[in-house]
Amino acid sequence: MQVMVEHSGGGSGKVADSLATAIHEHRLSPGMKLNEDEVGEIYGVSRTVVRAALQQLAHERLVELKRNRGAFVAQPSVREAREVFEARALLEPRTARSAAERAKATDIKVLQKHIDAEHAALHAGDTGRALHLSGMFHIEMARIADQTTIADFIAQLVSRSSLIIALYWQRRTALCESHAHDALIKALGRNDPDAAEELMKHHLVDLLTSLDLRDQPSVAKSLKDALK
Amino acid sequence: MQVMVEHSGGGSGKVADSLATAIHEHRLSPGMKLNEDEVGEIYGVSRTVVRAALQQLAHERLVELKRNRGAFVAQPSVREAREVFEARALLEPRTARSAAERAKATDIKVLQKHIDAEHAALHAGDTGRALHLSGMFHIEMARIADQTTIADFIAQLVSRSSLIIALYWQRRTALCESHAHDALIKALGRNDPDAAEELMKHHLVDLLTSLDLRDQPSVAKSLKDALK
DNA sequence: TGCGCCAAATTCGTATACAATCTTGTGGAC
DNA sequence: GTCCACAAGATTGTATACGAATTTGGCGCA
Repeated sequence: MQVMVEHSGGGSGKVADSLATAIHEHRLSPGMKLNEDEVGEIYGVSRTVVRAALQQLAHERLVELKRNRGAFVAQPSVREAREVFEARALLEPRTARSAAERAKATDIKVLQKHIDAEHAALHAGDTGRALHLSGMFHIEMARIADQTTIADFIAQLVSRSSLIIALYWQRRTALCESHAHDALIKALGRNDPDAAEELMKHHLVDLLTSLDLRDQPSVAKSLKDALK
Repeated sequence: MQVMVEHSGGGSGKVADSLATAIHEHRLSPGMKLNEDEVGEIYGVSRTVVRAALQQLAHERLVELKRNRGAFVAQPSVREAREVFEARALLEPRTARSAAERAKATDIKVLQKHIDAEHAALHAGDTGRALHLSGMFHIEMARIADQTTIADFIAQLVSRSSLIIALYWQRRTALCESHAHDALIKALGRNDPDAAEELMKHHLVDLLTSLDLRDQPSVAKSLKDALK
């Protein structure tokens, strides 16, 4: 059944990336089961590489591995949601500051392209892709700050935020706050660290307050929580 | 060849933990090759579980996976070393503050036990184990702060710091700065967040300045770097 | 003697096979 | 009719087998 002709880069990374993107774009919902055979069939690889991909995603907290039960798309608790945004509040404003200090014209161009793509996706009604690109904006900014270690942490937190948004976003909230990104890119363009740090700080607060973090998840974690 | 009788908890985690501890205690040096068959033989498991463990450690940046070449104990660059300590400087002082706000008597007791064990190991001449315990102190403090997400990040940074110390520590530096931990525990004991934050900040600076981060690694990354 | 090419050996990457565990469905006893 | 026990099915955990890539050793040739 396997063809094993392609595979330019290492095998399992592709599967993990594809699954991660699907999660970011909310095409895989929190709690969904990821059957190893099924996933393997879809990508034309054996369970061995699927398992490797699932382990990687588990380390990034995008999927949860339950022993002898299988892999499930993670369902961050309210507690975890708060912690993720507290961590972002600790890391990202300072990172935005550094980015503003170092930003070159080419960096700004890349960021602008992300924003444009985000607007386009939003206009095309593809909110999933828009959200994914919105996250990419944050990651790209961390890259500009030239701190790969912190950038990796932020990338993981942004990933998890995508799940948190899928679970806790109250839909009545306005359009995807892309204005904040516009303002940030302007601050970076004129190399204004103070403004960038402050804007990021408030952007994160806005994001957090657009969530509904009352005690129970809006989508039940277990049937007991949902029905009893 | 396998016995497969034991294995109470999941299989690969044990191997990963054992390897991680060996790295923390400097019994595995940066750059050392981790042959899959060899490791599997040692723990009495197949390459499958060894590979899972190595992947996990690679994600924690304790080992580096080179395609078709194998797994090696990671050798953080000077650049990476600086980044790790910048990240710690961003996360740990605030975490120490939170810990000081929440610390209960039982928490203090646990920390004190860590310090005592550290002193004992140091007295017994087992500097590797002392260093490992010294790292555990930081992780335990993050746990007290009750921020598991940030605690996970700190745990990884402490892990990587162990490798950095193995590579860049200038031996002439004084005894393992355990006085800093004593002062910190006192600040936590009297619930003094300001002092805890400040002490942690300076503790990290002291640690960083006890390293020799001039441009080339003190142990060469490749033979080319060492000899050419 | 020194350089380059080819073959053997080693080691990793992936697929498959089998064992252990959990879930689900069925039948009998109360 | 309900509950419990047990068996069948499904899914994960681990081991092994085989193919691919890299390294190493040796041979021939200049």
